Amino acid sequence: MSYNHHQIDAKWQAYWDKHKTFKTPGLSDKPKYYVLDMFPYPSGQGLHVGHPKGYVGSDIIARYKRMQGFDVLHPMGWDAFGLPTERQASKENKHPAEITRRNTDTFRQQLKQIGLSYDWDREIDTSQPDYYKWTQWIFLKLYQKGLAYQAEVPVNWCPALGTVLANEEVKDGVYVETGDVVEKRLMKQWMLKITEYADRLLEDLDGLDWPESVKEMQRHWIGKSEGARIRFAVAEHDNTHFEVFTTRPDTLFGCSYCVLAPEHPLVQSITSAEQREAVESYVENTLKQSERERTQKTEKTGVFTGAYALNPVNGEEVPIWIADYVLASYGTGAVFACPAHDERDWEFAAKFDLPLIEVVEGGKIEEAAYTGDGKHINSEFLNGMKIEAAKRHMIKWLSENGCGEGETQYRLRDWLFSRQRYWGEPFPVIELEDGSLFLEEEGDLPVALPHLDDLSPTPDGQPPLARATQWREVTLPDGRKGLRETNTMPQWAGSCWYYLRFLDPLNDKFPWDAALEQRWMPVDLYVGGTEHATLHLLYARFWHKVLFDLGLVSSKEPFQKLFNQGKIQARSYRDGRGKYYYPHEVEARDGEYFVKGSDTLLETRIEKMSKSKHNVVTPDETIAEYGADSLRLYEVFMGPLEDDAIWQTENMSGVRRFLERTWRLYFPEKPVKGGETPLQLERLLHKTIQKVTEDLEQMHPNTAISAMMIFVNEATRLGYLPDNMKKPLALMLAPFAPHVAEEFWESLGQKTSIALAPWPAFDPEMVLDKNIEIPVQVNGKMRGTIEVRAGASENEARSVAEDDENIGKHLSGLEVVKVIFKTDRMLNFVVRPPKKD
RNA sequence: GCGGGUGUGGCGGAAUGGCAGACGCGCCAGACUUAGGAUCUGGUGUCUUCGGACGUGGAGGUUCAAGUCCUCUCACCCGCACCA
Repeated sequence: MSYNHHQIDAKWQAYWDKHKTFKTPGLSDKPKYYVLDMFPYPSGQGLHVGHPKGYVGSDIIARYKRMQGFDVLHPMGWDAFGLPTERQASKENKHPAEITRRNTDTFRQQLKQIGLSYDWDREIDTSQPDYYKWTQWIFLKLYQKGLAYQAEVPVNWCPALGTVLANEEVKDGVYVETGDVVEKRLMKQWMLKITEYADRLLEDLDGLDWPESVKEMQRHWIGKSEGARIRFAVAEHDNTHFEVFTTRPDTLFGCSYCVLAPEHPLVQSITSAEQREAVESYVENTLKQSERERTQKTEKTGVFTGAYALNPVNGEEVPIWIADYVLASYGTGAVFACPAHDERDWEFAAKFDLPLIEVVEGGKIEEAAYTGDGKHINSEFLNGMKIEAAKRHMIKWLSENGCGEGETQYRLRDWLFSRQRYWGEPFPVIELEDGSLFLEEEGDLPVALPHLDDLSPTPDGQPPLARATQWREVTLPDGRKGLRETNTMPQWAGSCWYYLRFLDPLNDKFPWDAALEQRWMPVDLYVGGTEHATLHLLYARFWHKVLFDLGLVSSKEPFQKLFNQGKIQARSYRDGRGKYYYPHEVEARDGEYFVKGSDTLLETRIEKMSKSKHNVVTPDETIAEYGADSLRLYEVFMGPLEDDAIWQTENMSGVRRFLERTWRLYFPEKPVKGGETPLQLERLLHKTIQKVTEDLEQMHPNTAISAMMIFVNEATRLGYLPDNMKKPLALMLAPFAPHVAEEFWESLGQKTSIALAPWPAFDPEMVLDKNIEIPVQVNGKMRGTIEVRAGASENEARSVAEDDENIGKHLSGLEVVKVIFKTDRMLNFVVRPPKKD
């Protein structure tokens, strides 16, 4: 009987389905483990082999934990609302729901053939009314808590997409996902007050078992900075003043000018007649530049307004400039400049020949701004103090004199929460004729998306939902009339709480049951890509904290441990004209790549898999050729789970051979005698169990597989696998290659799934060898190895070493100065030529 | 520029401060067979006077001992980027 993966894969996948092997257990006293994958957006492209890397990694852990006796929750679902589906629907003239169903069917089928141990009865789809009903419900909670509001705000309008984007989705003036240009526009939008939670989002990061890089990214994104707000009066303009924010109030005596952002509201009124032309042209020029151009230039520019500000601390008059290095959107849109101790101000002052006033000792301010610590000088009541003390004194002075106060600023802004799209959650909001807002009653949810044939914006620029006039026009029971909100929620909304719905996906009375929430939360292991480091993970933490404050969840944080799997990339080939070639059209010669049978030289790159680059490998094709277990093994054997890796299908033959070798140990081609159980192999088995167990605890599947390969190679060399080792090996293999493991298990007469069998234990006695080979060094150089009994003393080891021919040679005629000995580890002689008397 | 990370054979990668290169791919040789991309066995960092010498991006340092710790430096990757 040879290994036929088609048959084996199908047999056990059907078995797991039929027996509901991975059904989540109900409430019990056993320890629980919630392993969650970041659920996918079901795109029309289907999965490529890069997607399952994290899924396989988390599935190995889920299966391992089950075997260890944990109750495991391991669900999967679809983040199904979103723009690409809406666009595909328009293109095909179909409804987005139909496209979504088609895509989720593909994804589900693709995932099932990998043998992932999801509880498919908990599958959720964020675009289904019975799901988004509760997304709307949470929105009501946010609104009732005063965390959702409408505002006329400058938004990131993306003409190509016909919608607005959150700040986080825009970088360098383009949409990070597609590269489409984004422009600023003033629009009335829904906002969520995430800033109210900034401090808690920052502080609670400390207790999380997350990669430090992700925590660092979130800290930076929140961008807390402490300092002071200071009021400057404008000279010769009665009752006119502006405020600046600074983190260095201690340098106020060093202020030699002030700068307003070109967009600052005061610019118009304070500009002098002589400077008006220059100022207006500078402002106009600035506004014309895209955000991208503005952030990419390095040279400082600016214009004097002709007005002067009064430094509150000493009454000095300083010129007020405008410059685009001051951003309207951060702080107060104005700064006081202390060029001696701030690099940007120093550059600006150097360019426009503005004075430097040194107020902190220690630098050479003629050469560069000095930002280090030192004693204050030229600062009256601050003289002699170091920075920290001086800051405190200045803030005290400012508040006592009514011209400022301590303040904390955040980079984080409120979350722009509306989109002008069809395929998203409708807001449960009606605007009444008198202009007031009416929020739907909880019992009336969901506000279902109306059916629309045309998903484009209206001719007058309103969102698609404005086309659903019947749906939109509402008369309340009391006779009041109004119009429904036509914006929809952004895609992030559904993913902000899906991990909670998995606890209780069919509940139609509550979003989740309180007892189940207490049983399963928080998520013990959350696996996904780094691309969600600041968006999804920050938004979800924010919602979770709100739910916590409402008493709806019992943990402060949703995801206790986060693991980022590495990306899988693939080689792409293209010719001088930019045409891409498939790998099968390419051949390598002398380290270069050519179109097969021609001299057309190809440029090769490692890139993200994409259809247009002709470098996509699908799980379907690799499973067809090698089987699901080989795919699973290769996904995690390539290297550390957290590292990026390059996909090379040819290399799958290694793990496939391993499975076949293992298969022959259970189903030998020729009858073997067997019977004997060599002690060496017995010891190796226990060492292997130990190694695999430890590696799983540390999420190192690659080295665990390596250990099992060593064991299987050893048994193959012996010629058979002793009967008493057949169960432990199958059990160890089960999380990694579950289909063959089930087959082995069944062949051993077992009637129930190996997935629920107990994880094998190793005998601590058996992993310790009786005799140990230890390295011997002379002056730190390897000179051989000796075999000693375990736990041998220094003297024993030393005498064995000195008797060794080769080692003895390196010691002869030399004086041993020192011997370093670590029991069972190593022996080192430190020697030198003998002293001549 | 700032923050984080990574540099090890032909390739992917292993190594609690203690035998560098486990395991896998590829390659070489052999066995069985003989047209098979099957299986098994052995070999595979470089140089070598066969004693050994050198070797983890580069240069120093700490240590009996460094891929691992420290300092400097180079290259690449990721994130942020005038945040006052």
